[in-house]
Amino acid sequence: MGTAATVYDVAERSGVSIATVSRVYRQPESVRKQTRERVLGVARELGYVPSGNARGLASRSTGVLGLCFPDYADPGAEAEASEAGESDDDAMLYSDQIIRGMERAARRNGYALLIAASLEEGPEGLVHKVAGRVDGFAVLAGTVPAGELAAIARRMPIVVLAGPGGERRTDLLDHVEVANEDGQEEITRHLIEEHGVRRPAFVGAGAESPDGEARFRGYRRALLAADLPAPSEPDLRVGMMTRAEGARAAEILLDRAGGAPEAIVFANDQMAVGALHALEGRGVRVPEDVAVTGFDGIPLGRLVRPGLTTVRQPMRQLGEEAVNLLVGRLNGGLAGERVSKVLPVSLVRRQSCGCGTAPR
Amino acid sequence: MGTAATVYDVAERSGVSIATVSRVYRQPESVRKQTRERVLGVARELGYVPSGNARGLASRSTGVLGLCFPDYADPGAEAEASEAGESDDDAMLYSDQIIRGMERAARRNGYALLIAASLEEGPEGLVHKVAGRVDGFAVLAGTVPAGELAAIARRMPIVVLAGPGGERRTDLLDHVEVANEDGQEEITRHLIEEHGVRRPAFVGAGAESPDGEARFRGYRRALLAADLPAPSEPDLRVGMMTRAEGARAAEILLDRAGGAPEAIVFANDQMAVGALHALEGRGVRVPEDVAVTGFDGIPLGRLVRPGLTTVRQPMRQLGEEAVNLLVGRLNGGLAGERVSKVLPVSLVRRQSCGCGTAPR
DNA sequence: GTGAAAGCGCTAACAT
DNA sequence: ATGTTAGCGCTTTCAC
Repeated sequence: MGTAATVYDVAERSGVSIATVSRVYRQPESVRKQTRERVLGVARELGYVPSGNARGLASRSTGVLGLCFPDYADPGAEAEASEAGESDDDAMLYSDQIIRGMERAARRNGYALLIAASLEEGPEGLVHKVAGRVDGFAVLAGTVPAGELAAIARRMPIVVLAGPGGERRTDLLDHVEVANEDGQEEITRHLIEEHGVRRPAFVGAGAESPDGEARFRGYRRALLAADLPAPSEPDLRVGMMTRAEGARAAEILLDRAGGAPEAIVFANDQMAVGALHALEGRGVRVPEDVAVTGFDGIPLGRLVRPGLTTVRQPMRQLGEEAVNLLVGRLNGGLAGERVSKVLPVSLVRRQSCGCGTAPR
Repeated sequence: MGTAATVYDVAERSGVSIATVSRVYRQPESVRKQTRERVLGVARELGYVPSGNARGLASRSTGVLGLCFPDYADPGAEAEASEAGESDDDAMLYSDQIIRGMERAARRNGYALLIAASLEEGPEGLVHKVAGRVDGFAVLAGTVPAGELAAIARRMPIVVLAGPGGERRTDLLDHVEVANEDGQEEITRHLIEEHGVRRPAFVGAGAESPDGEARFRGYRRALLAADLPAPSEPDLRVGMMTRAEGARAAEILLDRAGGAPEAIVFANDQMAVGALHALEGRGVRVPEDVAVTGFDGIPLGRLVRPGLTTVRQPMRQLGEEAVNLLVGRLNGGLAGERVSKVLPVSLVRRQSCGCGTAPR
């Protein structure tokens, strides 16, 4: 690569000072038209591109918003890729949707978007790489230790996505999540009220997953409201929430002592889809013998047979809200009060719950 | 936001020089463990985050790769959103796939990814914003005037995606594209040889679309090879390549003087899907009355009935190759010779061409 | 309207 | 192993 042309080069060649060159870009109006055009001409000729770094250093702002997500933002993505073959390309991952939402919103606000997935590094890791180059950023919950975030949050706005709800309000972090609890309650109630389910089972995530726990709470709330026995723990917990785990979970529940449940409520779609396969393999009919529901609203849920009844999360909007929050802070608004936003989810009724079939 | 802590603050509080603070981050090994930990402690305590800008300025590199794409990277995306309702969320756009591919590859190479869609700005526009903040970047063909790119390419590696093939080799730009011509030839040959089509029609893009033209060349080549009459122009050209346009095109071809074609070969999937709807609306059976093919391999093509026979483009891989090229250049390799890479595409046989149905 | 000069926060020789 | 010293390329008062 040739050596970079700088303000100095441009200034010299066009017979003005570097200050004027700078002005041509920052406040074109403040430079006489004739001078401006001369400078611009030379700039083009030299292939001059203002250094974003120098600019940022001098003006203390970058015009960039960031997004950090875990190396593994999508439960079962890898597993899916290997199982499903060609469908790998089709699957829209969470991170993709969030990225898209953020990119659009950032663009509207004149920002670019810097994305980075974790990948262990030096002393302080991923966040610093991002934090050092943006005006503010969003983090998928769990990507970064809360302590680190809190420290950085003193310098720039940060919004946590999809993380712990009203709980650990220890910090200055803004927060956007979807209504996990409400959504799970609604879908469970649907099972109970519309399909007469009275002995469902819940397959959840590890207790360390905030989303998983919130969903279980919603599930439980629905049972309680219907005067059904509500266990204090999920019937089953799995580690990865993959299709494979979902299939395994279905097998286990089918074979368990108390008899098979009337419905299996999964904490995400991946598992539910895995279960659908496993159930079909064993000749168990869905929804006639057992109803199945998921959570997330992945595209695959529409392709499987029977179609998966689930709760759709507005991931795109999540990204957009994150940007709105960041931009708001950057513009000086919202100074102070920590914001925590919950986006509504929606029930998607397909066939796996019993809809479109004779009532049980 | 509180005021930023700098190397100076950290250095002072931990009783070392700024050089040592810097070393703690750049080459941890070169600092005595005890010192290092003290510095790190103070850093954390102060909420210190190295300024990426200052870093970049001093070291002339950012650790970031960029991607520029047009505000409108996806043919028919907007149209699709309004027509299809809920499917908006599901559709995996080109840009999404490229982004995903680039992000993964970038991550593997220790880079973060900066993405920005065009949006008119100051004197020099989008590219400069990106170019000033990255070590190299990819551009979707047509996003940026070739002249600007050429100028910037003197400073940093640039790779053009999906653009003009071997043609305008005026510059230092590397280049990655998919085998448009080969793919279109193959699918056309398939129609001719497997399904006995002898009077197909081609619906292409405007002549300014390099992809569209390449596809038409492939189509033509297949006709020529089969000793069929090969027109020098597409039977129809449309502006936007949307579903609506595809539907309209189908109507026109059906009604045209010479009689309906045996097959309609569309230059992209969006149009083909639109045509499928229109045809069904008119009671024309696909593939019995007329075969239909697309190009791209969008997920929707698998959902429609009949399933759309098409050519799949490896967009993900396109992003990955772009990063590989960039990283290669940055590591000093490839110095000089302009690289132009063509990725193979693959034929996806579904039902719209006549496969899985009685031969015509 | 334009120039001069002082940083912005860090890295990278070069000393010690 | 650690400190000193120059810049890196730009923005930004403050003069002229």
